[in-house]
Amino acid sequence: MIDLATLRREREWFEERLRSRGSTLDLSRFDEIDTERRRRITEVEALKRKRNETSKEIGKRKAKGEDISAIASEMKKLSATIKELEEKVKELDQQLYDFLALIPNPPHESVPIGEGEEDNPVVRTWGAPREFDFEPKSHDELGRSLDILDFERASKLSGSRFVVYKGLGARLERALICFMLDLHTGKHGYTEVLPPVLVTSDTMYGSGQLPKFKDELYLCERDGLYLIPTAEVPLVNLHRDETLKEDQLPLYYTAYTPCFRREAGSHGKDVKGIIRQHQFNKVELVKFTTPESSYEELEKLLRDAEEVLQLLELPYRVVELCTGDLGFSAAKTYDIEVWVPSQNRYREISSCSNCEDFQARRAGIRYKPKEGGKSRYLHTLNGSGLAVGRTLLAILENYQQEDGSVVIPEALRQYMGTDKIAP
RNA sequence: GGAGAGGUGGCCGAGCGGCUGAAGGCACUCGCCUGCUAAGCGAGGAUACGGGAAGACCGUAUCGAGGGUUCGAAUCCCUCCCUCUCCGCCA
Repeated sequence: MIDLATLRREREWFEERLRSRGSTLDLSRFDEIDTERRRRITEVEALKRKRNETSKEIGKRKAKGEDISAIASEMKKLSATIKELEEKVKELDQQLYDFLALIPNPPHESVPIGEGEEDNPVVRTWGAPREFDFEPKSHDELGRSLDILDFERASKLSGSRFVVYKGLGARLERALICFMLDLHTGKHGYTEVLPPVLVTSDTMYGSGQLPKFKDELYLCERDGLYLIPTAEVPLVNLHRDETLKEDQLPLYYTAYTPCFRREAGSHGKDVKGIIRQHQFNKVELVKFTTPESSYEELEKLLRDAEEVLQLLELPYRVVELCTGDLGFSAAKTYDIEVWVPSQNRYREISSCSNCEDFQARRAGIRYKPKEGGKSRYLHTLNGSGLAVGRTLLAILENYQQEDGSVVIPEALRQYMGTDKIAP
């Protein structure tokens, strides 16, 4: 959510920034609602003032035993008028909110201008794709031949875009989760959280999934609960409607959760293998910081996520999302992309964003500055650390041997209890 | 799911139709004071929105949420949500 006062004050800047994202929002509509709303508020508040004053007057007169029937019936009319006007104001409030809720976060000045994925500059590349002296198989082929991924039975259970992990496949997924959590809690100073995966609509609004991305979410209608598409949702909302103290900041949280996405708009995309699933596991990183330190913290968060791939010795690169490719709530985003041999390209495995105060404003998360004064909205950051299924996929493909077996990366062996998965 | 109790400011806790934005206490902030790891005295204070050059000032709203009754509601009525206790069910 962007700030109403700032939008009024810095109209041009907003329009320019939003245009850079490719947003085609018509702000003249905003002006209409805003002006009308303010007019009505002034109007109704003047009447309420009168009502309050008269009410007190009636109380006094009644105490003296005077007749109040005339003035009371006049008040009745006044109250009716107020009620009507209030309804109008309420309606305008809703319209204004609906409008603001659909405005994306304006990109940070440092974000490169561009229209889409192809305009994202590469920030750095780590490791080199392995040269295979045989034809590398895809992870789903490997998964089948090693009997660790079962797509057929998954579709029997749940339909398309689900997978059953089996044997050392399940073990590998679990090993990765433990490995990532241990790294982030042990070395990077994050607090581990195991949150609910079913949350209310308020929670979804708080982190920006609603109202815009309703179609992407699974909803349990009878209870009004949504399945989270990422642990970012419960983690960011952990401090919803709270005012923290500055010396509590920064807060670092990490959580492993399954994530649920309907993938409504991606029919036909990534249909093979486990790249794009309705349910997948992810270890998420979330930070609450002061506005002054959030960009520094973003770089650190990115490094924390990168370190997972470095320790697993998987080649990757970091790209910076251009204005046109930025997500709704983010002011700046880096994607980490891991090398996928069967596709001969890098694929997203993590997305690290600074949302600045966009989510904090929606969710009402503030902090009290050390030097005193008014509380301010803090900044929220989030990043995958990492998407577990995609990491597993990258391991299968990058570590495959000519005989069809897969070597377990050094860092995972203590979790796996074996150094390879053989057919 | 059944029965009961309850949700008031940062916290505790009064209020049960007008004089209550809300007693009192604690915590907090600022002065004063006491020469000592504490106490005393005085003062202050919430958030959002609207008007406004203004963090001045004025107004409106906010006592779990939403409706209703009333000239007027923290106070009365209805619905919902949440917490606690007991029972039932259950990993």
